[in-house]
Amino acid sequence: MEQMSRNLAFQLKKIRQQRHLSLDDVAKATGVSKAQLAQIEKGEANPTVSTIWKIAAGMRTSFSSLLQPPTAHFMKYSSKDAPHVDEDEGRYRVYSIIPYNPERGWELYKIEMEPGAFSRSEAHTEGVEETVTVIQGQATISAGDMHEKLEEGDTLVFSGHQPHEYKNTTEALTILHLILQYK
Amino acid sequence: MEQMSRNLAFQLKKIRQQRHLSLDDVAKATGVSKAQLAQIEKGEANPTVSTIWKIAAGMRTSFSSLLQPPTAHFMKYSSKDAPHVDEDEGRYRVYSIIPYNPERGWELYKIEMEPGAFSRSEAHTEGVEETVTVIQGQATISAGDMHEKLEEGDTLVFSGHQPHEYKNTTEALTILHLILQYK
DNA sequence: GACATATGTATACTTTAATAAACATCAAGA
DNA sequence: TCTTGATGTTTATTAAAGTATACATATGTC
Repeated sequence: MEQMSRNLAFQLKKIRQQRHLSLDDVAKATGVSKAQLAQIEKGEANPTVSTIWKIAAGMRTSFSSLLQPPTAHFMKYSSKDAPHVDEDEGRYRVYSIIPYNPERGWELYKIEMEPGAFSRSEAHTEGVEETVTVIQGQATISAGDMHEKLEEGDTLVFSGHQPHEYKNTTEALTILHLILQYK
Repeated sequence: MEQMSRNLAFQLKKIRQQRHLSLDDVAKATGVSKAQLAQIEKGEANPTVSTIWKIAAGMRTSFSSLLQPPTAHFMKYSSKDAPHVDEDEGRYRVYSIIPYNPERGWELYKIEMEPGAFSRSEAHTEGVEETVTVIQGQATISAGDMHEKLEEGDTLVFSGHQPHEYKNTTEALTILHLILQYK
C-alpha cells in the first residue's frame, strides 16, 4: 500500500514546488493542517479520502493525478524471499514472484512441477486471463475441453473463467511462469 | 468529498454482488473488517488509502476503478444558496454556481457588473483557461495586450496565466458566465 | 416446528489520522 | 549583532477510522 502514499507524496511535493507555495499556503488553500501535509509529503502518512479530496480541490487538480506514480521505476523482487504454496503433496509448488498490485493489474508466479505432478483450478471470476510459459521441461494444460501440450519456450494464453488443469507428464522437473491478468 | 465515498460505495457493492460474495468473504480476502466494509458500502465511511488499497488488492481490481463514478448523474445546484464575493465596492459580484470538483476539473461562476464596474486579476498558475460568455449587456475584456469587446451571446476563450481585466463600459447591468478550466 | 448456518447490522473498544500550538532553523534588513 | 518574518519539524491532544464481538434476521434442512 505504501506505494500509493509515495505517489501522493511525490505528486503533492511536485505541485507545491512548481507553484512556489509553502506548507502554510497549501494548508490555507486546502484546509488540511500543515503537520499532516508535511507527513504526506514525506510519505509517512495514511490519509483518508476526504483529506486527499481536500488537497485535490484546494490545489485545483484531479483526484487521480494526485495518485499518479512518477515516471521512473527501478524495483527488484528477489525470488529468495518469494512466498510459496504447495499442492499435490509438495510435488506442485507455486512461488509468488511479483504479487498483485492494484496499479499494475497482474501478478507473476513461478510454478515447479515434479514428474507426474498435477493441479486443478476451478473457474476464476470473469475477466481473468492466464499466460503460461514453459521455462524448463514440458507441461500439459487443459482449459474447459481444450488441451495443449507445451514444450520449453512455448506460451499458452487462455481465459481463466473455466476449470483448468496443469500437469507434468514427463520424467523431469518442469518449471512454468504464469501471469495472471485481471479485468 | 462525499462524492468519492459514494463512488467507492457503488463500485465495491457492484463488484461484490457480481461475484456473489458476502461481506465475510470480502473481509477475509482483503483483510478489512466486515463492519468497515459495510460502512463503506453504505457510503458512510471515510476510508484511508491503505484500506482502499487492501480492498483493491484483495478484489484484484485497480485502485482507480474503485473510485470511478457510476455512469449516470442527476444533480441540481441552486443559484439561491450560491456563495458570492464582491469587488470594486460591491459593483462587481462573483457567484460560485458550480464549485470546483476534482473529478470534473473546472468550475462555473456567474458575474454581475454594474455600469462602469471593473476587475483585474493577476496571472493564475500555468494551465488555467477562462471561457467567458456574455449573458446580458456588454463587456470589455483584456488579457496581456489583447483586448476584446463582447456583446450578448459572445464568448471569449483565453489562457489565464497572464494578467487580465473585466470591464463593463455600458450604462446597464452586465452578466457573464465564466468557466475556469484547470490543467 | 426447532435447529443450524449464513449474512448483514449495531455496539464497545483500540488504534491512528488529523489538528493546533510550540519549537527549531534560517535568511534578510536595520 | 540582534530582530523579524517566513518556513518546516516536533509534540500533545482530539476526533475518527478500524477492529472484534455480539446481535438480529433470514433461509434452508432435518
